[in-house]
Amino acid sequence: NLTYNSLINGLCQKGKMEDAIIFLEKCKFQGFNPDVYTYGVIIEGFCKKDEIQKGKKLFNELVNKNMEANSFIYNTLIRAYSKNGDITEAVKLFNEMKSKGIQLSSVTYSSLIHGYSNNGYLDDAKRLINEMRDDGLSPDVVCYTALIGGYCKTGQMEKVLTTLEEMSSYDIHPNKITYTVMIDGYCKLGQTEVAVKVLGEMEQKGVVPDVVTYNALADGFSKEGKIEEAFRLFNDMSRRGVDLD
RNA sequence: UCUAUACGAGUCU
Repeated sequence: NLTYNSLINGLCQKGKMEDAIIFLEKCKFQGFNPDVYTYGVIIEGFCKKDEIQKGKKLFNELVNKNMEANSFIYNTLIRAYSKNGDITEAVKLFNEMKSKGIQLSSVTYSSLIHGYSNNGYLDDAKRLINEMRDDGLSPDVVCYTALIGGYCKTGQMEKVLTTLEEMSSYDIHPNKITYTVMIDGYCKLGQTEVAVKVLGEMEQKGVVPDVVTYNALADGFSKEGKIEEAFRLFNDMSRRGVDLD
């Protein structure tokens, strides 16, 4: 089974979903019974290509076979629906996990927080952070960064600051992505001076900016016509050698 | 306290 699954996984990773399905059928013909892992891999493959309906169809197939989807599969679907703006469906799956007693994790929460956040439901996103604690989980930097991203997108920078304070009270430290989200947020609001200040803070804390951080700033400068600044940034970047990852 | 799915957050396109 492991062999079948890894072959199918290989195809899915490459986005060759048609081939994966054909291969799956052939395997079935040879007496292979797809298991939860098989389904997981294929569902993820479809979700990555934004073909959620096909993923959901397999999910239903799995359920009809009296197998239980694992948290990987739920998380994958919740994330896909969230990304697609279909919060209703994401929440439905989230609740289903709860009622079936499937282990929720910070991945589950962050996926949904991201969904709420990106669709403007910031109160719900915030609520989930608290709910996590009630569930005995600790929101991590990813959860907080997703929330901060929502505040940035809606221009609620005061809330970004209070969120940072909350994080620090729990001893959760903003990372490269958290800072980049904020820098991008300020840039998009036309406040590149503040963005530069955030970059300074970031470096002071020993968090190293990467190419995405610089791109966010560069984009901000160019939209404000700050060519000089953009060049300075560019020099800065090549002088220090930027981490790619 | 090992157990097969690069499960979650950022820029530009």
